[in-house]
Amino acid sequence: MSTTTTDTKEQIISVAERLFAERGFAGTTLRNVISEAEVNLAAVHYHFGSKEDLFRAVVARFARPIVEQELALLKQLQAGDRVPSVEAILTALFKPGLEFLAQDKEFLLVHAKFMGRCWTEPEPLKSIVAGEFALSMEAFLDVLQRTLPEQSRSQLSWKFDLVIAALIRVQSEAGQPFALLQSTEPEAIQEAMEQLVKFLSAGMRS
Amino acid sequence: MSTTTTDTKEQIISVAERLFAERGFAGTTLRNVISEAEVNLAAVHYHFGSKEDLFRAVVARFARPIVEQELALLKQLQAGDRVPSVEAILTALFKPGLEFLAQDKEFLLVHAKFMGRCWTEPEPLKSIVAGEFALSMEAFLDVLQRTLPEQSRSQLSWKFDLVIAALIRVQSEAGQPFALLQSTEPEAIQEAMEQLVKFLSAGMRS
DNA sequence: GTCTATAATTCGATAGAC
DNA sequence: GTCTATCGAATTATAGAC
Repeated sequence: MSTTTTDTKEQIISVAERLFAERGFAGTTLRNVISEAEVNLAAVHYHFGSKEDLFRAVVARFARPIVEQELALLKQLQAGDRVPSVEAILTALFKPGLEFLAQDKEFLLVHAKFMGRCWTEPEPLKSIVAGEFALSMEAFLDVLQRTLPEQSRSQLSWKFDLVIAALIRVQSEAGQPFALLQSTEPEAIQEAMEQLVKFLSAGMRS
Repeated sequence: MSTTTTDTKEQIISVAERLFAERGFAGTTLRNVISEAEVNLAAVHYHFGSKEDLFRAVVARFARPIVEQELALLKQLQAGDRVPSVEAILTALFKPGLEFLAQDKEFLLVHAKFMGRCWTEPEPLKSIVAGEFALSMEAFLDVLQRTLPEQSRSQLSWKFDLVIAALIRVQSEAGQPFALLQSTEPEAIQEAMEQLVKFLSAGMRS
């Protein structure tokens, strides 16, 4: 695989992620993508096959490092059969996503908005996204179950779903007036994460 | 205005609401709408002018009765300068939306999903929706401020935003496996509402 | 108000030269 | 791998008969 190829592929994925995030899958045309990515239309089909396969590639590049980090933090948290607190679990869930925001300020909100958009895409896109995150979601539910054994699995499930919805909302709204997350300074992110964890831990225990 | 006209207009709006809810604005074509509504393509432009204006009409028919009910319940809650509890305020916020689900079982989830979809539509659609609900949102924030005077306005704002996000998520996921809202029986809705209010009130106070 | 017919564009996808 | 050129289908929107 030549350097040029990689650049072209990555360039297409990056632009597609941003446009999918802003306008959704149906609202984004391949011509929008190639125009901003400054590549040829045929290159998209050559590298990815179809628009839907391009979406798959975007989701994969986006989700895998996050899931990996989440699972690592979770494993670390459970070391020695410890039963972590709700706060610790939620912090492990939020950290990879939110710290990603701090790392690259240029596209700071793109990943977040893409995630938020994915959450509401119709089938079959929704299943593509859910598939990438399924492993991580199950693992978090399992450890939550051990921390809150008095709650039923179904209760934990819908509560955890609302936790994810809240995280996504905070990420999507970042930077907007009155949003929780106003700046991408590490301190601001840390502060926002703590407040969000407090808000949701209280709900998880209710 | 003849009966036929009204029926055609209402029919178009109803189908459009459902399709916008399921596939989003960009993912829905006017041909999808007229096909299911069994009306002529030109009728859409005759009655609404454009696809975006059709979206405006859908939002207006959808939002206005809900906002009206919300404000009425809120006024009732504040009668005699009372300072209602967080639980009472959230219940007033959730009731109109959730009880709507029970009323018409045929389209029980359409309104809910439409609302959820609207929340993430790109501009200028987002602003159209926000405009319809702005009055109600401000009123709720004001009464929340009086109930929780020790919290800053900006804190209340992002927390309230997460409350809305949670309500929308619950509505959108209704009927799915592991969702909070599984049935449209009044008792099930009541029970779900109480649990959701508990979850979020705890967070509001945190 | 409703219809047919169609204009004017844009879409995803592909063939084939280089 | 990258390009031009183009296909066939689908899109919103309109004109004009009834």
